[in-house]
Amino acid sequence: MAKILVICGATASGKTSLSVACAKAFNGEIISADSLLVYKGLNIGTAKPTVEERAGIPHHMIDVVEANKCFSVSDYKNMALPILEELLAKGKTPIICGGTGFYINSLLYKSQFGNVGASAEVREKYEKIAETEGKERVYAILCEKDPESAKKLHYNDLKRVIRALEIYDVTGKAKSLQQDEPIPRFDFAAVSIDYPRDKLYNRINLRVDQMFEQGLIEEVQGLLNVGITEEMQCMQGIGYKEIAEGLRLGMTKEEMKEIVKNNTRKYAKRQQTFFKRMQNHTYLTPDEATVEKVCELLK
RNA sequence: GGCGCUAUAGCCAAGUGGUAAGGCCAAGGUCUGCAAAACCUUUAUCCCCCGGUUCAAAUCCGGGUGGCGCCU
Repeated sequence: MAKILVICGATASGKTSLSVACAKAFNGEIISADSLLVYKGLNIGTAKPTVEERAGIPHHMIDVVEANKCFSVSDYKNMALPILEELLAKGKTPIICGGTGFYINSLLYKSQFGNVGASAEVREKYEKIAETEGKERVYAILCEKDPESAKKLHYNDLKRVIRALEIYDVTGKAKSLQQDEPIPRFDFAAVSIDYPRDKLYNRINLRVDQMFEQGLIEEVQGLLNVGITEEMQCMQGIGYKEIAEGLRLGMTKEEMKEIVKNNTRKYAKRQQTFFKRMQNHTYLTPDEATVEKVCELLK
């Protein structure tokens, strides 16, 4: 029997309720794998499970960072992995539940991320070069230093090109030489709830409407009031960046709503693409999203 | 009724004689320290209709139709 259950999938597909039901049935605890649920103060727009929804089940990796802080996959892995291992040691079933595939993979696979953190100096240096001489120039530099990594990147993908350069400059070793093989470190079974695209989009539209009714605009305003700025990482979340900008530009509630809906739809699509490649993964129809069905898969 | 302007992909839109920019949306994809991020690919056999000029028209001319504006 698989020791770990992964519940992934697009936003608004019903992960939360399935995860709680499974936790109850399998003596489990939930480890959230969501890049925005980690932030304190971002509740409505992230559809953070409420106390009632959590139904007494411990939820880890939620509200673990202040809203004005940066947070990366590496931070996530460093915090979540020990929790996961401890649960296993206690004989509990860890249930990794969330929509950030990158975070899920950081737990499932051995990943050192080049063994280097972010270097503001290095990043600024290359960002400046990109501005003055163009992205192509930065890419050309990577081609010289780490041709293997360069081959896998597009010259426009500045963020990743700079990251590869950062690893090389700081460690003196090419990123391509430090990348771990994607071998799972745990025995796991993954599921996601698969809605037809149009149905999922309807659910998203509905959910965004609810978020606005619940006071999403007020939540964003509140964050801005306590000094959270538009540039901060947590404000890049969908529902937050649009409203912060909308407020600044004097947009109407309806206009903001439409933009949030659209961006959420596009996000869901990207998530679906990502999870298509998840290993040990089974699609459940909405009707199959039950404890019984998941139980079969864990065998 | 008269005059003027306009008509290009689902939407916005460039192009004013040489064989359809770009953006949005949509679809597909990538993904090892910002991942709700960043990035890539695809998407008009054809420019409202009819006729004319020309080697060649979305581009010029005439007519028709729709839209917008002004006038009576």
